[in-house]
Amino acid sequence: MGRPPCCDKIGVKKGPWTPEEDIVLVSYIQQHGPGNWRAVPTNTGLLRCSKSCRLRWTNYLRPGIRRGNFTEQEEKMIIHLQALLGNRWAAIASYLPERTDNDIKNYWNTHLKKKLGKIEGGKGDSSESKWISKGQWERRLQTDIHTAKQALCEALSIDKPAVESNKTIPTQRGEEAQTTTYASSTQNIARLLKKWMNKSSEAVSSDSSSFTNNNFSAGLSSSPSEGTFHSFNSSNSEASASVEMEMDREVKFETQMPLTFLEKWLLDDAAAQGQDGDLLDMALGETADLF
DNA sequence: AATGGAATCAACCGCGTGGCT
DNA sequence: TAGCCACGCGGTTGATTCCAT
Repeated sequence: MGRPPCCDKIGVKKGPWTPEEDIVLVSYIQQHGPGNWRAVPTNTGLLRCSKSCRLRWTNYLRPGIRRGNFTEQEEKMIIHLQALLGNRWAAIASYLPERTDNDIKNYWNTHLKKKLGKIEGGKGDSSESKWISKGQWERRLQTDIHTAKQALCEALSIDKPAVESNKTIPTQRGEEAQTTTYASSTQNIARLLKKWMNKSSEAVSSDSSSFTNNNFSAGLSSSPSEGTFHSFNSSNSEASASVEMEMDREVKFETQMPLTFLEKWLLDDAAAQGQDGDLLDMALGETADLF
């Protein structure tokens, strides 16, 4: 018995995505938009299951994603939100629109857990255990309320746009808000390609490599899925040129989206340290305001 | 320079949920 | 109302990279 596989396992490719596959996927999504993932492998010729396509898009190719080091501010937010929400990474990611839940989860497991572990080791009474004792249902309730509030605000357009539901790029990110979402995807791919080209330049001989800056388009046309990424060709030079900009932007990132009350509160480190016990009360107080 | 362990992170897996018929 | 389907989520795995010896 058991649940049937999400897709036919035979002939489905697994493992890391290649730049060619990325391009095919992004090109398709540019034309059709995200969603209907079931149809993506069929329509693109990708030998991937629908789930894998969706994951690749949401965790890597989706525009507006920032990769690389987490800032101290982001770190603090994650720590506070994890204490408040538990391992509800998607909910936490909704507060950090440029980060994916997968990224946050990995960062938590690899960095923050240890970091906190050291701190907790020094202290007798951990704030985390205090939260656990408060009960997970409260956290869940709070998140659900937040989600509901977000949806309501979005529907009424009285607040900032919801960051989770439509993956809108924060407007202060200037050029990306103006260019289409696809432009941002090309930046992600360009970054990937740069990395990939650096790696492959040693391994692949010149005659077999079709992914150089000069003959990138030619390389594309050798793909089994040719014809699906013509749009990418037109923006390829822009994408390549944007690699440096992208890296530069990563360094410069410090500005945040307009802060809600909760976000302000979360970032107020001093307040959080001094008033741990009031967290839920405050949060639930906000809930009362909502209704 | 070689090697083995640790760290990192992309990707997979299985389950829960909500929408549709 | 029940069943099916597609999607989203959190936990886990495994390949790759980094680093110390």
